[in-house]
Amino acid sequence: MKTRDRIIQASKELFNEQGERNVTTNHIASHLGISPGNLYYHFKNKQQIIFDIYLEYEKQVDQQLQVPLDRPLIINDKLIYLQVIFQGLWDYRFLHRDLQHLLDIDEDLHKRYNDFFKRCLAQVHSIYSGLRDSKIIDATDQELRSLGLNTWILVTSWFGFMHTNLLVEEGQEESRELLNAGIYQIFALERPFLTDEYRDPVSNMVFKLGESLDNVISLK
Amino acid sequence: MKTRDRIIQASKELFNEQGERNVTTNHIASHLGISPGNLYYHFKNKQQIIFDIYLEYEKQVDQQLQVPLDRPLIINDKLIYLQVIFQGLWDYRFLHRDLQHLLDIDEDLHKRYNDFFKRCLAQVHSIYSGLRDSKIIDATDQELRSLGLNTWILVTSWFGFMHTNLLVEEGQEESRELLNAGIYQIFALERPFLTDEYRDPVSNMVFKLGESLDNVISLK
DNA sequence: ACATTATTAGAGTGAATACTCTAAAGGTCA
DNA sequence: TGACCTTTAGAGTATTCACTCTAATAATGT
Repeated sequence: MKTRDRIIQASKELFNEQGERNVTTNHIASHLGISPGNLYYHFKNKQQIIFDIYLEYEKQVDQQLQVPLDRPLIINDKLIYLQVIFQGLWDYRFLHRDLQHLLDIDEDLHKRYNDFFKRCLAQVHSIYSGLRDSKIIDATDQELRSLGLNTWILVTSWFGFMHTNLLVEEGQEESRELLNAGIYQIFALERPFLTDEYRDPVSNMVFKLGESLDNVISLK
Repeated sequence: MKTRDRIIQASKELFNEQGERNVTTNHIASHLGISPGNLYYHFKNKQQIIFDIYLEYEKQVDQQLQVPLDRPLIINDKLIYLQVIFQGLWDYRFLHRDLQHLLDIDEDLHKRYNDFFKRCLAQVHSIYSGLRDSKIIDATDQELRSLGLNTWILVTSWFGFMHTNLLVEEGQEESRELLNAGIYQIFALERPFLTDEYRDPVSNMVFKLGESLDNVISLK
């Protein structure tokens, strides 16, 4: 792999594991066994590394939120949307973790992220509209708007919530379960809008996703 | 005012305005016109300042979430809960802004915050139960649990969302309106569970709170 | 008045950190 | 081979920051 790509990948991993604040450019370089000079040959500064990682993420999400044009949405689509989005959220979790700071120090990034947010919100709305067209949910436009916004906030805040409020180590198994719990919480948000024929089947489908959450919250 | 209290107050303000990461102990001292030595006479380190500010916040919220024992809950209680909680969130907004980092560097704070979170969640549940007893909302226990959790996440993430996703300056007027928009979003979460006699009156009551949000999101 | 304690000033320090600079090494193509 | 461009090493630097140390000053009690 090219040095530049190795830097991006290593940075992403280190940022995710330790938080952007705790990872210096020297750390990244020595982690890769290269010199700081080398790193700065490929990137103007730390911000640019972050910016390039962000571009990767943005591109991925833009693809993942596409609505199929050749067929109506089915309920399983919704589950898949959530699964891939949550996976992406996990793979780039440092971005949302330190988002406020990252946007504060980089005006270009802030503007770009803002456009991204609006695009996402529009896509989320399209998805919900599609589900309404398929008679899976029933809601007014206004309800869909606030539902979409709440979904966005919840989704982008989920790992932050997990990390701060649940004393969970970053071991894979428990984290993965709590990722599923995030999906469950989103379904809880939508549940009241499901049409009669879908309410119970969907509830049953996602029921088990929420169990791990109950354990963590009530026991400790 | 005692020097110690002045340090706490100034720190809180500076942290809120600039983020904990961007405010050094030397900044705090020079902002108050005192020496660093003086600051460190009153506080062991920066963490302890943060910890003490947190204690203030925790105490305040614990009081605000009390459920009245001598009377049933009415719908206006819910609005007041949200208003005081959001105001507190604003007054201590740096806490949630940098929460992940603050908890990472201070294990005691993390444990304490965890207990606090569980206490809050229980209180939120009590409030929703009270509203159910008053026939204002209708929902199963499980629905109340996930509703309560979603409320918590939404409330604690609201200012972060505002700051990152809406290009809003910290001028008072617009921020205050968007604080109200946060309240509107919470009501949107609860709306499906309102009983028939409350659904329309409540919707009308909070309708105007959401308008500013529509403007910000759709226009820019 | 005097001893004792609480508070404050302010210079200073060691560690960290983002980034620079120079020169060397490697690759490519005539 | 040799000229030229790309990539890399690694020592170094300027700055920042949390925190320390010593000594001076105020406050308090007897």
